[in-house]
Amino acid sequence: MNSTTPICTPLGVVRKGSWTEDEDFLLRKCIQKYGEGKWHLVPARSGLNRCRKSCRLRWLNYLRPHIKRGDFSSDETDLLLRLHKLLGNRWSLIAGRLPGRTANDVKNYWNTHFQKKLNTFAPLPHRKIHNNGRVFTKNEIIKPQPRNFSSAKKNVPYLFTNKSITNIVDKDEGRKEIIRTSTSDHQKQTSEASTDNGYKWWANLLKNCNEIEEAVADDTTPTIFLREEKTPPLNGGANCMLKGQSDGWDDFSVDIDIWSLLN
DNA sequence: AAGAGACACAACCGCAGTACT
DNA sequence: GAGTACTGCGGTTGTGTCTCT
Repeated sequence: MNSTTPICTPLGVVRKGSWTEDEDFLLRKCIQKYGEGKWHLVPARSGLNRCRKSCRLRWLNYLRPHIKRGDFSSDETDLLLRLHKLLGNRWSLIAGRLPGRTANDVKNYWNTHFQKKLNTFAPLPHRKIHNNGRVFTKNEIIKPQPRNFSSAKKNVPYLFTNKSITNIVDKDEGRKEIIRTSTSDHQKQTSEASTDNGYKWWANLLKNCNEIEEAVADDTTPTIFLREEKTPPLNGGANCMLKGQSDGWDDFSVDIDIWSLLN
């Protein structure tokens, strides 16, 4: 890559390559004034000769407050390994659980520290993992459906975009029941159920994990717990953040015991 | 000291999903 | 419903720095 070669676009010449301190200052000032989002307006507002993508990336990966730099702690590494096992290359989701770490950080760290090792020790296909008497098959990555929280849906915090929504609801004190609804039905429900607190998000996250349905279908296996999180969540997940809200996960004051799925 | 290779990180690119017209 | 614009994500690449020989 020629780090400073400008490219020509219909809008003119856009600078590429490393950011200067002046550019950082302009971008930071712009975000402070107008807030995050509307990235297509940022170059004009800030006076930067950069494309919107470049501005967004610079802010998210470098300029945002509370970004942690430096080595990953052993706890973070452990968490990263576990989450990657669960989620695969869903870097933004993983980063959402690592305070102060960006998706790019996580991705870079993974690629430099673990990718080669994994290639060296290629996993056996369909390897079974035992966890508290339950058997998991390795490499079955849970893939949550994409979510989007547009400004038009500010009152529908947990709108899922997949056609079939899986809800887990409490029934008869602790018994769980899975309910599938259409997206439109779900919109109605979520707009009414403002106390949802993220149960559905996690239920959706784990939708493809057969363990949930097995556990719920089989009353004798109370394995999946959806519990209120007493301690603050690990991080603000930017990709789950509603526009105008603070930092994402603090609005998701509920977590589930995904750790029971790990190890 | 110098060159080669490895590593770490920043940044770019292409694509998919969603919103808007 | 179609076309376009915007956003966000993951994969990939470029470059500076460090380490080894």
